[in-house]
Parts: sequence; C-alpha cells; structure tokens
Amino acid sequence: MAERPPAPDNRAEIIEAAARAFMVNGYAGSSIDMVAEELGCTKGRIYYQFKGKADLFFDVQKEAMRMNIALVEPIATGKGSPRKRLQEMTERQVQLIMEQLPFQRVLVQGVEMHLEGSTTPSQRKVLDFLIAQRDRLEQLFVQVVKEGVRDGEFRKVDPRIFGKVLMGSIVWLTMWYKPRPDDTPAKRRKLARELADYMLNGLTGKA
Amino acid sequence: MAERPPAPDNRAEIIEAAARAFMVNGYAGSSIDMVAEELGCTKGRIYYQFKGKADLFFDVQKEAMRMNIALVEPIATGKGSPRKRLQEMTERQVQLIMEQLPFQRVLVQGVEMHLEGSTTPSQRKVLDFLIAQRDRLEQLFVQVVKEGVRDGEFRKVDPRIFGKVLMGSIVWLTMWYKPRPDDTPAKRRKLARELADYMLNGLTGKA
DNA sequence: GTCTATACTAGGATAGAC
DNA sequence: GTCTATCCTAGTATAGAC
Repeated sequence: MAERPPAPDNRAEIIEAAARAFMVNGYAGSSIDMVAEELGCTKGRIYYQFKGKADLFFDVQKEAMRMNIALVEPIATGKGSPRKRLQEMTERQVQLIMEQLPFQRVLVQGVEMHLEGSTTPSQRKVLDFLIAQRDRLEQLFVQVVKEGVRDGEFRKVDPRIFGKVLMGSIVWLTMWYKPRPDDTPAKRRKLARELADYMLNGLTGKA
Repeated sequence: MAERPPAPDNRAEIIEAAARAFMVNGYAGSSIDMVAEELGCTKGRIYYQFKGKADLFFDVQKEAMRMNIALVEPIATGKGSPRKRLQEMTERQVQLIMEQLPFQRVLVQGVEMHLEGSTTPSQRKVLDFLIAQRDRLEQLFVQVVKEGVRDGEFRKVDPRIFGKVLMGSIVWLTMWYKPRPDDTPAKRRKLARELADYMLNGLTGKA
C-alpha cells in the first residue's frame, strides 16, 4: 500500500520541458503547444498545472536562480582567502551553466525581457523576487571582490563595476557554449578553470 | 532649385524608431503599431518602406554592426602595440555602446534570437550576413590578442577563449548601462577607460 | 507617400468530455 | 488529470482612399 509513485513531480517535468523550449525559441517564440509537444502531451496538462505561459516562464527562472544561489552562496560566505573563494565561485558557476544550459539560458532571457507591462499584480511580485535574487547573486561576487581589495589581495578596482564585468563574462557563456558529444565532466572542469582564470586575471595578471 | 530636402532619410528615421521600440519591448514584444507610435505616424508609412517586421529588425542590426566594425577595424589593423590597440578598441567599443544604446541592445537581442525557422530565403541571407559580421568583429579582437600573446606582451591565454570572455563583458554593458541625466561625454570616457582596464587586466594585472 | 479601413492567422486561454 | 474542441484577442499584413 501507499505505492503512489513518489509524486512524479509533474510540475518539475513540465518546467524542464519549458526550459528546453524557451531556450531554443525564446519566450515569445515558444507557444504552449510547443512546450506540450516537447513533453509529448497536449496543453490541457500544462494549463491544469500553470495559470499561463508567463507563470511557466517565471518558474523556470526561479528554479535556475535557486540552483545558482545554492551553489555560490556557501562558497562566498565560507572559508578561504577572497581570491580562493572568488576563483571557486566563478569556476563552479561556470560549470553549472554548462551542465544546466536550458535553465541558465532562460534565466538570461528573463533579464532582458520586458514583461513589466503585461504582468498581473501577482506576477509582478514574482518578477520583483527574481530581480532581487539576481541582485543578491551579483552581490555575493561583489562582496568577495570588496574583501579582496580591502585586504590588498586584489588591486584597487571598483567592486561594483568589476562585478558587472565579471557577470558579463559569466552570463555570455550561455550564448556561446555548445555541449559537444565528446564533452566529459573532466573537460568541462578544465574549461571552467581556464575561464575563471581569464575572468579574474585578464591578460596581464597571474593565475 | 533642387531644394528637395536632403533626402530626409525616411528609412533611417524609421530604423531609429524601431531600435528604440525593440530596445524597450524586445522583438516579439514590439508591434509595428508601437514603432509607428514611437514615430508619430501609422503603420502605412512603415509598410511602404519595409516588407515587414523582420526586415526592419534586421536593418537595425545591420546598422549597429556597421557602426561597430567601422569603429574597431581601423584600430585593430592600425599602428601600435597589441596592448595599446586592444585597450583602444575595447574602450572605444564600450563608449559606442553607451552612446548608441538602442542599436547596440537590439544587436544583442539578435544574437539570441532564433528567427531561423521563420525566415524567407532572402531574409536568411541577411541573417547569414549578420552572423558573419558578428564573427568578423570578434575576430578583430581575437587577432590582436593572438599578436600580443605571440609577442609576449600578454601571458599565454587561448585567444579564442579569451575573446569570448572579453566579448561577454562588453556585450553585457548593453544590459546594465543606464544613461543618466548628468551623463557627460567626459564621464562616459572615464567609465569606458575603467571598464577596458578591468576587462583586459582583471583583478591582479596592471593597467 | 501616408492614412484608414479590413482580412487573416497564430496562439493564449477556457469549457467540458473522458 | 489529461484531452479535444472552441473562443477570442492581438498583431501582421494588405487594399484602396487621399
């Protein structure tokens, strides 16, 4: 008894399909029908679980953001020199993007999406939440940069501005990284290390 | 005689309005009516000059890309050490983005837009052209990095990968830079210098 | 050339069957 | 809970007046 399949996370399955669909065609370019097809069902199922397309889109972003913060925050507030921590945060974030491309790509779409006009008050709340989380994630990086500058481990940069430069390099990865068939975890790890090095040390610094 | 107002560049005016509209609402989120309203006319005028929305979108991108290459190419292929040239290219490109935000923002939208499916053969040609130009611009940066590494002026980075990191920082500027009322050319120049410094020298290098 | 109709369609959303 | 059938709006595009 009580054999109910462990709550197959019906919603989660839909969210994943949506992430894939939005990644390929963008928000406006994807129809609910496309998401349904990606899933092998009809929109009835989706509309039973979600109020509409925007809600689905937001849920993809919320999940992506949850992953990011869960990954980065412990490192940012953990032990080690600012330099060590920042390196680790960047490297892991980069790796996560490679591993969860659909979610991460949709998250970026959300940044430049302008749903402000066409949102209900309740959606507006979710949007505000996402913006706050976005800022929070960025601040985790900025904070560690600030510490490193204070300790003299980094040169005197403006942490807020440097944070923008760093986020840009990271986010842009979602646009150019294409998973390869011969793409092993080890290769990804190596690339992540290289990227983090370039992002933090530029052309003239030392790894 | 021959007082015909100097070809008021009817199309150019429309393209500028379209750039502003697309910047605010994105491609799919903007209607031709919105562009017309931005211009203070009706869509009749737009459809007389352009075949449709996609063509308009492409023309905004073509113009943006033209500006970029016209700015960066002479510096890339000009005189000076790789380091000096790369600094100059980056700084000027960043400044251009601040000065031409609508065009530059739309250009980025185009990168992640997936119009492949819904394009006529003739539009497909334009899209291919844009992709080629995008690659060409990036290669201008990559080439100079390569020279600098070869000359030992830079440390041994993979120029192709470093190019991605650099482009990301530059492109991301379109997402966070907000022109201020008290924004003078001098202030923009200063910010551009700072950004270029961070992008090329990171946290541990030397300006 | 630009405007004012209007045709046409894609796609978001809902109702009701199962 | 998922499917099928349908409604309905938004927005592209065109035709014809001016």
